[in-house]
Amino acid sequence: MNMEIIIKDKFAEAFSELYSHSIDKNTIAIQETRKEFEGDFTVNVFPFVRFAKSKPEELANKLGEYFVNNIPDVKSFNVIKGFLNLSIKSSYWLDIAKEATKNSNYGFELANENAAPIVIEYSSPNTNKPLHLGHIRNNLLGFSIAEILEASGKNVKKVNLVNDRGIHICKSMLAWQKHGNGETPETNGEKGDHLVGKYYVQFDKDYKVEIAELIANGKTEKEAKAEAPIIKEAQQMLRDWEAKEPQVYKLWETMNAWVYAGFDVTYKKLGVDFDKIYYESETYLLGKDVVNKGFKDGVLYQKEDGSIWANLEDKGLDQKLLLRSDGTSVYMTQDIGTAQLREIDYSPEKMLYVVGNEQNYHFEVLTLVLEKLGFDWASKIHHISYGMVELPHGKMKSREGTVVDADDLIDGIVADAKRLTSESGKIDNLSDSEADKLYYQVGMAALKFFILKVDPKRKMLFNPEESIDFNGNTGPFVQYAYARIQSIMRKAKDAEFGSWDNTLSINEKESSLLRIIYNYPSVVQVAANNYSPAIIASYAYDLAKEYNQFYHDNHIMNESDRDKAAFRLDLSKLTGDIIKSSMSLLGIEVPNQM
RNA sequence: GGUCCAGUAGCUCAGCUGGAUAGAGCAGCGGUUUUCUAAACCGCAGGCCACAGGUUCGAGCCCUGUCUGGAUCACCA
Repeated sequence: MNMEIIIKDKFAEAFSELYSHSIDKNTIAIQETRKEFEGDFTVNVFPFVRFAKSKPEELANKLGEYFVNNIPDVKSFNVIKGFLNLSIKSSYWLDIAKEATKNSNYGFELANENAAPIVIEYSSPNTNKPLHLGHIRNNLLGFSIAEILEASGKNVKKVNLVNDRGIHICKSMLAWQKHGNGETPETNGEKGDHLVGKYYVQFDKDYKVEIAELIANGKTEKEAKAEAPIIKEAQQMLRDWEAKEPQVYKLWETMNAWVYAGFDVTYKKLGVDFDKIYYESETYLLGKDVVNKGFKDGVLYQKEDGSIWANLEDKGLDQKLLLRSDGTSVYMTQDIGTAQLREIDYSPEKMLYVVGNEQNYHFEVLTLVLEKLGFDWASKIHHISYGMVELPHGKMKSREGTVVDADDLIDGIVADAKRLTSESGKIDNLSDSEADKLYYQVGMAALKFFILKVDPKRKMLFNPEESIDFNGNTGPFVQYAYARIQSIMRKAKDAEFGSWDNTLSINEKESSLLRIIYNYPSVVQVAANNYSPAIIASYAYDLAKEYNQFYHDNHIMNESDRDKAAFRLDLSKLTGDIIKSSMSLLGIEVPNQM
């Protein structure tokens, strides 16, 4: 049984016995004892001195005695000010270690396939340009959150919402018609999403030229932007698309197919996947239907120009447009449709959206509008908001060329991994394909850990001038620790070194490792509840660090005491398993050798 | 202007429901290899936790105000 719960129970028991006062167990704070002090768990008695009406030290000593006498696994205690430090018997830790060795899925729960799923949307790209660093953060967060939820026993469905329609797509299409000379990914070997993105940039160039000309001829900037022939052409193209004009529609299908082929390559490199992909071109009409029905039911209202609005003033917000005066849909309308469809498809327990914090307001409004429309499932929606990735000179902007392209970044870091690994000369015994796999694993670990170790809620800074580190608090550090553990295990087995079931007494350092094992299930749980890959990432790092220290303090292979060495090997195996589990929650592969 | 988020070492970041002397990595300086793999380890240096009040046994964390930065408040997505 969980020691912290036992301590809390006994704490309350002791209090009523000694001071005839019943206390709320939730107010008892138990933490791991800090390394500088002796003990395993620390109970803070300060909050209770007023009930006991005695000095903190006195109270702590009385409770300490009570614990030693009434909890068999408590070995001893010491008191420093109001902190009661409890030392737990080795046998308790050993039992936990044994249990963990037996169960290879220690800390994980099996997903219940029959339960209402948690639908998690992430990635959500536009089909007019390639993925960039911002998408990488989104994809890695979304995927690892899904993994973490699944590890905590949830039935998780990963979905993607592709924004495949709208004026921005038409811009790429139009520019390709004008400048493309019929080039395709097949003819010029360019990745499809990059090719389409190139023409999106081209459109913007042409547009700016036309705007400048119109302004030179006396138009205001606003007029110029509205009247430039090329934007009018694009708008016409969008109308043709909505009317399913065959030529436009065919081109749209063709170019989108190029983009999807490109996205697939990038997703594969990132190691993320989806159970289902939604396309806005297939959901926006449903959104319009829902809004129109809301209008008929009198929940929404119409302005004189025919546009349809939701009034959220009673909720402290303003009025929100849902259908334009020309009857076309806006972003919010599409999201209403998509949410409705998701409810129909899955009847989920929750709908999670991994979307940047710049859309906090949007999701607040979305929920309120759905409530207003009378959908009781509106409360299922949770926006998992994450901070933007910023460059040293500010936010990334596609059209200004200040983006860090996802493919470039991945290829660059894998190349770095190759250079550093080759220099180390440790992999001379690997075949070329094995070596390539290793470069990829190490490079991606560096990238993924770099992204995931930062608190998702916070914005983060990325400096392209500084390459991503492979030393210190990084993915490769954790992988390296794991690889060394594997090496020990191999050599130990080859030498038939020790027996795996034999365990002896443990010292302080070993107990700190065991404590991590003890904490492992709760770490997964906490991370799942907080949706926080950062916790898992920092945890994997702490564990690897703890292992490195342990290794350097104990020269395992040369231990004269055979049984003691065997125990340590047990510990290594456990540590390795846990590192591997934490890394897999983050979608990071761990190689056996580095 | 309203709303929301943030401000911790030179840099990038941790810091759990308020607890013991605020921690890592990078960068800087100095060390460590007859032991499994130095992508490691150890040491030194580096802090008015933006600022000012408040709450209490106790505040980086909670409250109020100020300053700074960011996001958002579109018939853009």
